[in-house]
Amino acid sequence: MLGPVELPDGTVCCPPLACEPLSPGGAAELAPLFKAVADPMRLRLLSLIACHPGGEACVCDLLGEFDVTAPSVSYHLKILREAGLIRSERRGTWVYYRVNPAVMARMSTVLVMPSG
Amino acid sequence: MLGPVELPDGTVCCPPLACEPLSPGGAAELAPLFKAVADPMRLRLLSLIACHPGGEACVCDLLGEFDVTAPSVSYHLKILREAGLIRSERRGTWVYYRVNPAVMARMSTVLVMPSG
DNA sequence: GCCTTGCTTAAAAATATGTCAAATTAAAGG
DNA sequence: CCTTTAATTTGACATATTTTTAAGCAAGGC
Repeated sequence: MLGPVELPDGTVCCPPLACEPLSPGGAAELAPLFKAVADPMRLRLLSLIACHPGGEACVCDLLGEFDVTAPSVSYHLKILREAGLIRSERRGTWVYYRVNPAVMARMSTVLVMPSG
Repeated sequence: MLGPVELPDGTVCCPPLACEPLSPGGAAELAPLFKAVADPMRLRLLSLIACHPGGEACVCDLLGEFDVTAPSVSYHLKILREAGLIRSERRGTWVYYRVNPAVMARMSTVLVMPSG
């Protein structure tokens, strides 16, 4: 089974899909990551957090960007968090979110077409 | 709105999520691509096709890899095809599938963290 | 302690997805 | 024309996702 590969810098990565056939186990591990970004709102949340000054944003920064209720934003943040794409940290009254670059890198790498 | 960027080589690409906030329109365009790969079976299909000799595989090559019925495989291939990730071509009795590398590249690029 | 603000959780309804069996199309061979 | 093999489409059903409203929890100020 195509397990994750631990690199010297501590990040975890996988060979591109096109390099060797992805095992059922590898696919089961990878799919939830892509599922997490398979939604317009979650893609924007990820982008808004990553682009925010300091690389972090509190929920209050994000709420105004969407035409949905706060619980809905909270729900999507939870999906991203449970997939490992973002991490939350409470500071005082506010909860700040930050992107986990290692997981992003892993997803990006998997999709690379080596010949392209 | 953050439209796709046409490169000199004819491929289409988008700046990484972390470079500028993704617009609602850009997110609506991108999400279906990630939705297409947000499933273990479709990830494996993509991988099996890309890794197959000649860069293509017929459905009959793929069926044996899964414990589901043919219509189920056909359904997932259709999802991938309609998202633009793969292309089909009938040759005689068989239908061959091939990965569209430009779309893979686009998805991969979007997830890159520029600083990482 | 009580109130306000910021955010999450719970419950319920609407919508979307994925699977199978059965029917259908497409091409090739006798 | 009929049969066989390859693949897709259709329809029905079960399961997941996503949304909202309402309720709950955490931290800070009075």
